[in-house]
Amino acid sequence: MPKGGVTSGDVARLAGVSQSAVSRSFSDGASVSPAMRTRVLEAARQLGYRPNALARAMISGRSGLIALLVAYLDNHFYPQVLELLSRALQARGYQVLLFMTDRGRQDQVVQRMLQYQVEGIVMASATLSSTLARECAKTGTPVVLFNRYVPGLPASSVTSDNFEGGRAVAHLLAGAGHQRIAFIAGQEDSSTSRDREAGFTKGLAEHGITACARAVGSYTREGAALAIHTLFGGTTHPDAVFVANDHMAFVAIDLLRIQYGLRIPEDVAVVGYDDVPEAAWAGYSLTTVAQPAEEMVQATVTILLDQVERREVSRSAAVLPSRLVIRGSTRPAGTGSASARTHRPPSDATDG
Amino acid sequence: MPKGGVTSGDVARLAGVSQSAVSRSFSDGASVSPAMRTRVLEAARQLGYRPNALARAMISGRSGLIALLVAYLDNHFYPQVLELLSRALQARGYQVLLFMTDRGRQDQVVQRMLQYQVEGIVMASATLSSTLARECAKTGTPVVLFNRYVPGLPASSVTSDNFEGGRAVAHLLAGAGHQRIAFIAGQEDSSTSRDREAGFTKGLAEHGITACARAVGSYTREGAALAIHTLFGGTTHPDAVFVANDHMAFVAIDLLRIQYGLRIPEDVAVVGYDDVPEAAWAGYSLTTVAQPAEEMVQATVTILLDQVERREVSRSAAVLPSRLVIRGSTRPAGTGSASARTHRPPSDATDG
DNA sequence: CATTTTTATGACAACGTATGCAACCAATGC
DNA sequence: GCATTGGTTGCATACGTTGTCATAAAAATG
Repeated sequence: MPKGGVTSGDVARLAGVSQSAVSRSFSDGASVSPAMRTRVLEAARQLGYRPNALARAMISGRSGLIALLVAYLDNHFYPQVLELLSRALQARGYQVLLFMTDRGRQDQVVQRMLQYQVEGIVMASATLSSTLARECAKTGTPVVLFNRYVPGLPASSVTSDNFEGGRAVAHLLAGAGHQRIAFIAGQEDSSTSRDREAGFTKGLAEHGITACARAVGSYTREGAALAIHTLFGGTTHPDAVFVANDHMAFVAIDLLRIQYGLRIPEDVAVVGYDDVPEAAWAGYSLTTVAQPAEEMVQATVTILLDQVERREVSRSAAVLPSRLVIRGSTRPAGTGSASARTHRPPSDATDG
Repeated sequence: MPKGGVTSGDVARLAGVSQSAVSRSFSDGASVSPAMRTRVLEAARQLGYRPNALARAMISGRSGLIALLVAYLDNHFYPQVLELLSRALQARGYQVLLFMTDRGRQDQVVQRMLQYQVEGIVMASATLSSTLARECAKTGTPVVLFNRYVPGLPASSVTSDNFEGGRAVAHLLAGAGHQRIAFIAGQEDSSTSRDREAGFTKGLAEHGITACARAVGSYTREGAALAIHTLFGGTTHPDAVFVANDHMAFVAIDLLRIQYGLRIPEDVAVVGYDDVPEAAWAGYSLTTVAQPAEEMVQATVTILLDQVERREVSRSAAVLPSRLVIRGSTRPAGTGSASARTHRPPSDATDG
């Protein structure tokens, strides 16, 4: 038993052929006779030979590694994406090198990725700094920003239509007769939150109204709780809230129900964004805008691997349609009776 | 601008030193004078040199890669573990190579992992086949089974004390006066489900009772729904259910509330297992057994890297204490009034 | 000051594979 | 029958790094 690695040389010796022949027998399109190949494969089987992917990568310049950079997995949208993306890349013969980043320490992480000669990078995390993006481009490593968009960068991006999604929410809420509609933003510097808000504002404007209030939740549970207290702590409160993602919307619903004694959707309508699995759970039944995770992943893989295989980085932006999913946290359209609802203290929750 | 890669040779040429000197300047404990090092580092900075981790891995025999095998990420316990584990390994200088496996197709996946010369493997997925485990051991690659245990395998394992956890649930439910206590199992072949059930049965026996019914949910939402219908479809239903994990417990609560009109915990107590973040959400407030995710990850890293760095595979099993977390889905102890509760049709839900 | 010890550096081999090139063989065409 | 072709095979080299070894220089010791 060799101390660690059976090499192609060992197989060659056993099969009585050259090392080149072994290499060729394991690469797909190579010029090998069927007789040779079976002979080599048999010898390889006997020895338990496994080609060394690292050596292969070094000589061929193709590591088969794709780096995936994620900031956090609390928001269940990302695990979902992670799973889909990983499966899709595996199916196409690539492996996922996973990196978790803390906000800020991205430089080191990107350096590490490049050291491992990754062939492509998917960033599902906070925005890539422009110097970093340029550095990747310089090494010829294509980058796809997933679910985020940064204008002047040498990187592709895949998003859903956050603007239209926000607009659809505005139409839904305004159409149901809500008068006092608030917005809870995500991270202020994220394109998702900005676009959702812009579309939302535009949609409200099309109904001749504006949002009555706005708070920032930063896509965290703590931030969302704070935002809710800001919006509902006073004497007058909104009768509908559009929350920039589901993750925060769940916090909103919990707080509104428990701490403010409000019913959903009778007293307050709540709309989220993402359509994570929990949104469909009966405990929340959250109206939300679905991001087409499968399609977004598919687009990511297509765009990224096209660049990888053509060995040229380019800049493309895919925007996939989003879809409003109406559930129980909003009233059906036309149920407009929310006109004179003001100045009701949190504890009082009597009307329907 | 070189076509792709700046090599240590390029740096050496610019700095007017040997290539060895460059290598040494980048490895930590090497014998280099400060003057040499700064000179090399400056040249490297100018050229944008980044050591090639693959070449380094090949010659040193240390890839710095740890394979992580996961079957699914629906159950939020796993994303949580994934994040913790990834951060912990990154902090110690290792990178995570992620693999998603479909039940059954594990052979190919393990082959791919070994091809990439991973130094260690963490399996948070369905049980590793014994031939596969033996193959890993043969190549000298240590394996840690996370949250699962298989007796005769040459692999380490890290679990929480599922038996004690199940036993604690039994005491809680029996102590609260429940008479008709049911169990919903996970995957029958998983050690977690088996151990939880065994402890649960033992705990009930200590109170002189046995579970009134049992169904299998296989750790899936669909399975859980089916199990609930099996247990509650008849004329007599349990007054408490221990569900083998939180993921299924949420389905149970939703169905019991909506479809069976039962109140939780007044009509039925529900207990889960894992203490995923959602269990603390107000919409569910699920009593559950917490698995110490941080400690389990810490143990995994310690056990695995010890073997990696000592270059010898061994067999150790860490069992970490679990902790009962009592929330709103169970009645406080001593509230025993569940004696004569039988034969109530699902629609009727009047008592308190 | 001579000698030993320590430190720093460069030359060179090695890791395990892919690939261009030349050699070879069989088969085909005239 | 001979030249030409197309397909197989082996040889030698390259990928970018680390580690071993010998040597030169510097420092420490008597």
